Amino acid sequence: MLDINLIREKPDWVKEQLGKLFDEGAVARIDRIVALDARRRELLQDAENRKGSRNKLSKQVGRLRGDKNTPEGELYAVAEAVMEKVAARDLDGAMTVFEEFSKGERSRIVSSIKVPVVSQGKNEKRFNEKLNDLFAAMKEISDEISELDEEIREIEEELDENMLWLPNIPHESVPVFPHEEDNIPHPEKGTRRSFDFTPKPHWELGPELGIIDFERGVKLSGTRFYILAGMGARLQRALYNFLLDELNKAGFTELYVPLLIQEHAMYGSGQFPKFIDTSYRVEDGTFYLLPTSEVAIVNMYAGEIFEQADLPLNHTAETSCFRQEKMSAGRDVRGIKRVHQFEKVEMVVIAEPDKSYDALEWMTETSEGLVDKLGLPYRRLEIVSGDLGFTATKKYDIETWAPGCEEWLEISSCSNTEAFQARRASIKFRPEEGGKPQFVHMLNGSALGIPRTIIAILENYQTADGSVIIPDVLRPYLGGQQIIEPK
RNA sequence: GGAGAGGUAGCAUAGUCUGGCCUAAUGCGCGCGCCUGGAAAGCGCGUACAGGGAGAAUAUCUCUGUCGUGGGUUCAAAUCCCACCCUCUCCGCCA
Repeated sequence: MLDINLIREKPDWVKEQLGKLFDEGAVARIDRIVALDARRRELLQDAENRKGSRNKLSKQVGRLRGDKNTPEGELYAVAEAVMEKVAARDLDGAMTVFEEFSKGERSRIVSSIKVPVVSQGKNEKRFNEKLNDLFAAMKEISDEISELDEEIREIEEELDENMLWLPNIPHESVPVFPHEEDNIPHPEKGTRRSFDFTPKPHWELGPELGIIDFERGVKLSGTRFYILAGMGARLQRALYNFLLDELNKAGFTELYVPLLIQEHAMYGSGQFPKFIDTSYRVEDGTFYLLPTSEVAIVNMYAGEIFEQADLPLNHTAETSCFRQEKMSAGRDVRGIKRVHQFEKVEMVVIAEPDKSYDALEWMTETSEGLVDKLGLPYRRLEIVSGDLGFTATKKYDIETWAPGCEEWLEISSCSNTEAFQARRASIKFRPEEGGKPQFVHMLNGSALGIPRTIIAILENYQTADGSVIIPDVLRPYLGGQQIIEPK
């Protein structure tokens, strides 16, 4: 979520920034938001002033009934004088009557009323009636405030809705271009192998090696599901153990998190409302299947305030991830590049605002280091404004070359969201030099998407006879095994 | 699944029966100051979050809301009523 104060103060600047996303719908929301915000504050002032007066007055009015020290004649006079002001909705005037009365200006108030104070017995009845009138009038005032509150609630609902649909603003360093194709590749690293035979795509290699079973996966669960068998399953396990061990060494604390999460968490990290169609909801309606462990890690700290010394906080988790892939229907239907359920090792960094861009570089380099250790050719892609996605201010993708399907595969994606998620989930830190708590910056990156890493390993390490050499770094995780051979 | 006890600002507790002097107290912790050669102790002051308003102000003043969450009753709710969530103890069942 963006800062409403920023939108209020610099709406044109915000529009200009959102314009870089080539998202006209987002830009169009700003004027509506500014109008709703102004209206909200106007009504809020009115309601709060009225509440303040009502609260003060209510105490004084209530005490009239229990007052045993003041003669009833005088109580009646006060009630009468207050009632007159309340009927005219002059609440401050009514308070003034009480203040003057307590200051001792009783005789003036008593003498100012229309009905003269009479003998004791009649006063009691008149007083109680007057008091009931006063209570009734107070109730009317409360009801009027409730109506105002309701109006405010409706405005806030629309305001929130608009705010929740606004994407993040790109960082000034992000190149402004509209499309995915405009993303800027950095120089390729690692060595692309030259093959003296035609390298096969993984959807051929996998079944031939007996390690990916597409047919039975589909039999179980339908299209875009698969089964890893034997060395396939073991390779996956080796891979994420390797990745987690490396990240532990790099200073990430490992987490095991729930795969079923509630709706508010999906809002907190920015998946909802925009991507509600791409997630799976379980039938009882209260849970969603985790689309990425980023959602769990970001939201586990919702509502919390860190000490500055606690930061940065580096977390990693390996989880299954579940995605409907409705938006990509028909794309990448072969193989395991785009599937409904996959494993991913994720990194999340919670950083102080002035350190978050250094953290982004570090996180991205960490990710590249992992690809490098696996001996895969890769490149960094600088993501342009139009392809940033909903939550990121700046993003790098890491791609690895897959010689079998002859394409660059997005194997990792590292983003800074600045305070966008922190604001949604309310995650702050207390600055050491004092001052109010402020929002942290939150970053996330994959390290790495497992199926695509498996694709890259199979396709890059294949040999002419259809075997696949196991990368050096994974061998310790596979009992020293060096090669996967066809059945 | 059954029974009971709970959820109050960083922590621990009071307040709830009996609605209004709660503008939520007290202790601990933490911060600042005094004191000291320095420290401890002692003393003083300050210490939740959010949203508004005044203001040049990230100074200060001020208002509203929040006592697990949401409703309700009432002129008025931490306090009474209803629903839900969570925690703890015991019992039952179970991988």
